Amino acid sequence: MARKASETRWELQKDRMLRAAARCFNEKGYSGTSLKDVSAILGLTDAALYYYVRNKEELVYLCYLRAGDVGREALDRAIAEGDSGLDTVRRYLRYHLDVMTGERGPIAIMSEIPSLEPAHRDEILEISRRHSARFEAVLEKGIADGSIAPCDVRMTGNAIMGALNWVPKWFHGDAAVADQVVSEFPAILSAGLVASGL
Amino acid sequence: MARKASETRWELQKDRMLRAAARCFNEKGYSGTSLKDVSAILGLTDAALYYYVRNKEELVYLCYLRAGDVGREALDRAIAEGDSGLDTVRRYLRYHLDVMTGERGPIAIMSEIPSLEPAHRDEILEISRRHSARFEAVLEKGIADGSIAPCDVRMTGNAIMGALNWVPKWFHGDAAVADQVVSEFPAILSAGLVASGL
DNA sequence: CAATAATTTTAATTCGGATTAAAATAATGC
DNA sequence: GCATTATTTTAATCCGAATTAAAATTATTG
Repeated sequence: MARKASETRWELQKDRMLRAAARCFNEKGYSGTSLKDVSAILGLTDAALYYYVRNKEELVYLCYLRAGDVGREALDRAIAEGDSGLDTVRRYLRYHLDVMTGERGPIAIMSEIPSLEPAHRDEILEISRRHSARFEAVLEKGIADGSIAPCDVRMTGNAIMGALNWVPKWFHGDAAVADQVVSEFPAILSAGLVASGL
Repeated sequence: MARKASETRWELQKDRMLRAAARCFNEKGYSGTSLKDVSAILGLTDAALYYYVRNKEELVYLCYLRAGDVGREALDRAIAEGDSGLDTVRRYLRYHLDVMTGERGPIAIMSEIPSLEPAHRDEILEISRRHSARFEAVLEKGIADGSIAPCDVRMTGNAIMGALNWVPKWFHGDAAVADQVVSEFPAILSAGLVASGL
């Protein structure tokens, strides 16, 4: 979509690499993924990856940065387009799941934040916290505007984010399942939020 | 509770070790956890762990086996004690969360199944699948008895299990938070399941 | 097409944590 | 207290995957 035509080959390859890496990390786990696994998907040698990235740690870091971007963009869009708090929640879920299960390829589960080097770890943690805080703010807005039943926004946020973050664990690219996820999940996760019409 | 008085010192130490390992794996990630980290918690040397376990892979395997047991027991109990499907779901969530956040110590997130050796991996996957299937059966029972609104049980199960599996990622032993989790989560995750009273 | 830059490979090297063997210490039974 | 067994440590070793440097290939540009 918002893709510069002038994207250099280097950037394109790097992007392919990040998607390949995310897929490996999600499917084989971090320690189970060697640089050879990632490079093999690209038809390259492991050493070639070092043209794009300083080391394996940076590869993980970039995957997580990308995951953060995707989540933030989904939430941005939901907030921009949503009306009530509940509507915004549902849009966010749909948009985020759409990307997670769609063409932009697998999004890395942030399972290995602690093994990032301190500066990177802190940055990713901060991004992660900010995202949660923004989501909780949407829940609060929904409670205020009456579209969401009063609840503990921290716990509710944790629950929903958990369900979302776990998706890449069991979803492996089956298009039919992708449709199901996108169509079912928002309802499942938000049904409990609906303010009772009584 | 159901603890044999005759539990040998070896068994006790091994159990402490598995809890320490689960804590490390959850907090530092698998690759970020060295055997030194685990042994340090126990006040031992890394080499001492080999008295209890063949290698690091077996340590992970045993953690996952333990996690599987805990989940199964919670579901067993919920099924035994619950009446309607919905009631069983809520009990299961409460029982499972109780253990996850309670004295029996951290339960390992199964993030690294793929790096287990084939026989172990297959066994853990089978346990995991069986658990999901049993949970889905509870959902179906609830739909049949009218306590749960019709839904895609596979997706609903995935959503709930995801939220549950993610708990150890952000819960780190704070007792006050533990109470919140146990008291809020079952409602949050099951509210959407309630058959509409209309 | 020549020349320069971009990309990838080949072939080492390095390095940290897993693993092992043997020795040392602590516990237990007689 | 002595002998035996259980548990832990010390001190190497090992091993594989990450990393590096230099060479080879491929693309680009004037």
